[in-house]
Amino acid sequence: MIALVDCNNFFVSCERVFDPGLVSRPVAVLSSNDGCIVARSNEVKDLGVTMGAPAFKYKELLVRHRVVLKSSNFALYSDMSRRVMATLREYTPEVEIYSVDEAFLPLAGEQGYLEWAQELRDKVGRDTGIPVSVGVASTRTLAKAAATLSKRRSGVLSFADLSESEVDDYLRDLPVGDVWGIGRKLNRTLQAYQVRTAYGLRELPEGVLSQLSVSVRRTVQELRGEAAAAHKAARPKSMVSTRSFSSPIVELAEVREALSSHAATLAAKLRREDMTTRTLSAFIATGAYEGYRKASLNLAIPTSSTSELVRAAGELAEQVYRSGLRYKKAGVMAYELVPIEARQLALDSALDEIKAGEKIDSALDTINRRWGPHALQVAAEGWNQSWQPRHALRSPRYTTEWDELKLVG
DNA sequence: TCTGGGGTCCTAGGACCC
DNA sequence: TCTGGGGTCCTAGGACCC
Repeated sequence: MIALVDCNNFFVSCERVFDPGLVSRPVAVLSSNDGCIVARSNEVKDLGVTMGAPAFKYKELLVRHRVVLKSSNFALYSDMSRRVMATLREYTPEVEIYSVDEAFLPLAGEQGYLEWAQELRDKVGRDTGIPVSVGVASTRTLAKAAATLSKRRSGVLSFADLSESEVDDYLRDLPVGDVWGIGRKLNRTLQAYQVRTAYGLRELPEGVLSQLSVSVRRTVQELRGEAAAAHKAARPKSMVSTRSFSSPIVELAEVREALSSHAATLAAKLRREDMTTRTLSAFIATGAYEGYRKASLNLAIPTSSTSELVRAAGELAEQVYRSGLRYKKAGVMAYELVPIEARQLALDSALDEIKAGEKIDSALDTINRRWGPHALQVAAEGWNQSWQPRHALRSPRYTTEWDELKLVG
């Protein structure tokens, strides 16, 4: 059996842990630059506000219902995520972290899953203050379905404790578009085949199924109780750092700063995961199709060095920049990741230099862990950084910044 | 100039996820 | 005027090989 633990309205729940006044109020969390709505409390969902919608589109509605808006506070959310996952690990060390707010847990044993799930839900709530939903079933897709369906009820649901016909009834109650792996496009395709629910998808005849992609066939297998969804790899395969600017930028110097800053962020992220990269790509974009430019650079030796990646980003900035355009967005990407222990050096690699560089990076990481992610940075990232996105409505980083601790009493 | 079958690798784009 | 950011996987098409 496998359990899926899903944090309810995660970003909103994190905000509420540290500001209990928000608990009974409608709350929404905004994306970078305070652009889109990326998390909604149940009250906001009930207003019909959709996920990912631009906030301005709902401005009037949000004001009328006194919705509390918050900028994204990723320092807080990632730390809360770490706490939730730590609690899950007390149940089994084999927690498969699927996203910032979800994890799969393989379960041993024969029965009593529902009580187990209830206890886990209570424990996570006590330890972290985050409400979670738990679904238990024989495959990942079914566990996800159970968790989704549990949200309308008690927050826990185990298909493993139900009869076949009871499970069928639940699956008839789940719109096919809510099945894991069925997005907007496939939903439309399936509707054309008269498939409306998870049950309908599971019962799809072979003749129809063979015309659909392997992804759909796998999903159907999973719904039939046959494991087909891949384990999530422990190691990332790519990494990116991208942001929209607060307002459009036009100067090469600013493009270089922004790309350098992204490269430094990416380097630190690579080191956290014990990864290196063989290539670095960078792009800048105006928003229009013609205004998108991208370039890549092969690195002699796979690296996670801040100075090397920042230098590469500087070169890429020269390559992608064209004057006379107003850029809205930029980012750097690493696609060919190599675990640091599997990295191949060259015969003539200057080992002393590499070691010295690693020491500098490790000092950089130590300082920034202690004093905040940008306490120490390379000069190429610039001082002013007026291009940094807005986050006017951000709450304090309660758990990761000494200066922003919650004061009580 | 046209003609076969089989294969790999790379890239871009699309679809999906949170 | 204002529409996020970070991922994975699949497919199709082109280049190239024998």
